[in-house]
Amino acid sequence: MKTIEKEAIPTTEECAGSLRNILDALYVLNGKWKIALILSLVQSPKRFNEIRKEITKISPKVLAKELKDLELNDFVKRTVYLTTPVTIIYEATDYSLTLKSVIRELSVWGEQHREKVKQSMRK
Amino acid sequence: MKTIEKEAIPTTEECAGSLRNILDALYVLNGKWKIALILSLVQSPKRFNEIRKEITKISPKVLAKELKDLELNDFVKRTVYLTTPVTIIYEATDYSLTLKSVIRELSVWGEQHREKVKQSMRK
DNA sequence: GTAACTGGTTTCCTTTAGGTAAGTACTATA
DNA sequence: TATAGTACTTACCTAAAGGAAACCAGTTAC
Repeated sequence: MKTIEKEAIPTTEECAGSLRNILDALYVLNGKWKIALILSLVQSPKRFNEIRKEITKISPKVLAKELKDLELNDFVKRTVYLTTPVTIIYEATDYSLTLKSVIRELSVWGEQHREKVKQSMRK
Repeated sequence: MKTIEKEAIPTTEECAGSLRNILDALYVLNGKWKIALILSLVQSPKRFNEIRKEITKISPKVLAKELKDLELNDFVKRTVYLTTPVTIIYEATDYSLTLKSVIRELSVWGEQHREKVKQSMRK
């Protein structure tokens, strides 16, 4: 028999403070594209049209807006190189790496949830 | 000097499969009320108007819709008791407890992000 | 001169989330 | 008879997200 950490149901006190935190976190990650963009730029810095090529369904309007949002929240750094024509590089900041645990847990849970949904479809 | 787990930047392979997982997870948690409702019902089972009393700003229309969504995703169980008038109890399922890690990470990250935003406001 | 490349912006439109207020069906109580 | 409580539903409205298509400014290559 394994010794298991006590997996108690969270207490009211534990929950009380955390809802605001959670809503704050979801607020900055909201929208259809933010996490896709962060994951893409964590892989490698990219230019505007390189991102469009990778994330084909995003429109330039929405991409520009999302990149501005991400820059404001310090997830992405925008650097202008005065070549001709100008080169603008977007790259993930170190701060965006603090999302690693969040992203991992969301990914793990999302995967097992999809498996579960598939199972219940078969019945 | 502490020995630290290797904190490598996630590889392309690690990211490739996870975006879909993450979007699936965020899809079932989306909206303004879902996590608040789950946290409330994890504390204790409740009736419709008890939830309204706790989460005062939610309208009956939206509450009914959110509870249906949560029931469909197996986060919440709805039980009808044929008293007069009928009593309907909503309670969190065991499955909703699988969200514990996700909720903890979102809360931890959200809290430190708010602290960071506060700091940068002072400058 | 004109086409093409850069990194966007502008305009217009549709979809969706969510809010407000009122209504509904049933029963019990005064 | 009327009011109140239960658990919702319905109709209508607003705001915001996002999509499609066109446009723009600057420079260089043909």
